[in-house]
Amino acid sequence: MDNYWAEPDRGEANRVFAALADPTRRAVVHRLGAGPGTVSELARDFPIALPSFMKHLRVLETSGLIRTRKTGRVRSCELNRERLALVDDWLAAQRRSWEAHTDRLQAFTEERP
Amino acid sequence: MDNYWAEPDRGEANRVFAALADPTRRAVVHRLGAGPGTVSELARDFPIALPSFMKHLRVLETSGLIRTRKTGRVRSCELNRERLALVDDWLAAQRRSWEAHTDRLQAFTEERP
DNA sequence: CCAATAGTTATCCATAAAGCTAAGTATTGC
DNA sequence: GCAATACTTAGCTTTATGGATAACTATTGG
Repeated sequence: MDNYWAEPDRGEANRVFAALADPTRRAVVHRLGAGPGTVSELARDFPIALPSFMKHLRVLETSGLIRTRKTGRVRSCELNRERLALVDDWLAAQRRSWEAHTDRLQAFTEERP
Repeated sequence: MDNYWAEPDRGEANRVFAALADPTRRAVVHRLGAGPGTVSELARDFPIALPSFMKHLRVLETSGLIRTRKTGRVRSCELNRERLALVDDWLAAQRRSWEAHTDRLQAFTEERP
């Protein structure tokens, strides 16, 4: 288990998973999959106040899942697919460890029938 | 965006993502990838009190990520890989929608060079 | 220039989350 | 049967999260 708690809250994966835990934020990620958008463009689809929505954007940004950039008075947001891949990687790691386990189990049962 | 907020907190995906948001719970999932274990066996690896740890197990169980079963005084836990696949599915859906978008974009740019 | 637009900051509030201790309930080994 | 084992339940505390409002700071478009 090699002391996982060494990362209290920093830790990339941690922030990414935490960001995806909220349905609003997952919806934003989904929406940004269809291309970039400005803050108010994105906010239109959600039944919450702008400042509340902005908080979600900030969480997404500090998690690295989105990147934003302000031009004039408009802030544009876009998805950062690499960060999403991080989740993929974690999943793959679980799968690998699971497979390794069943492999060992198989080897064992095959050795002594 | 078809009103995502119709699901306040029930909603399978929601609970799965929320469950994975905590590092302790992710570590448990990881550990269970190497095969089932009893509550105290699992708890040994973590620096928190047993009741606190049990809460995590309950969250994991109600999310469907693990299944548990009590035999005598011992409760055994095992990973439910299908639920983990749900995350995979979500990721795949994002990728699909992203690809669809870039495809349309490509088609457009190719049509009018 | 000035009004509308697009964010941003600052507070505040309610609830949920993660942790703890203490005490309780079954099971099991001797 | 009785002590140790293996959880469970109950209650409490602290902090984080998700939401709101009000007021503020740029940028435009006309």
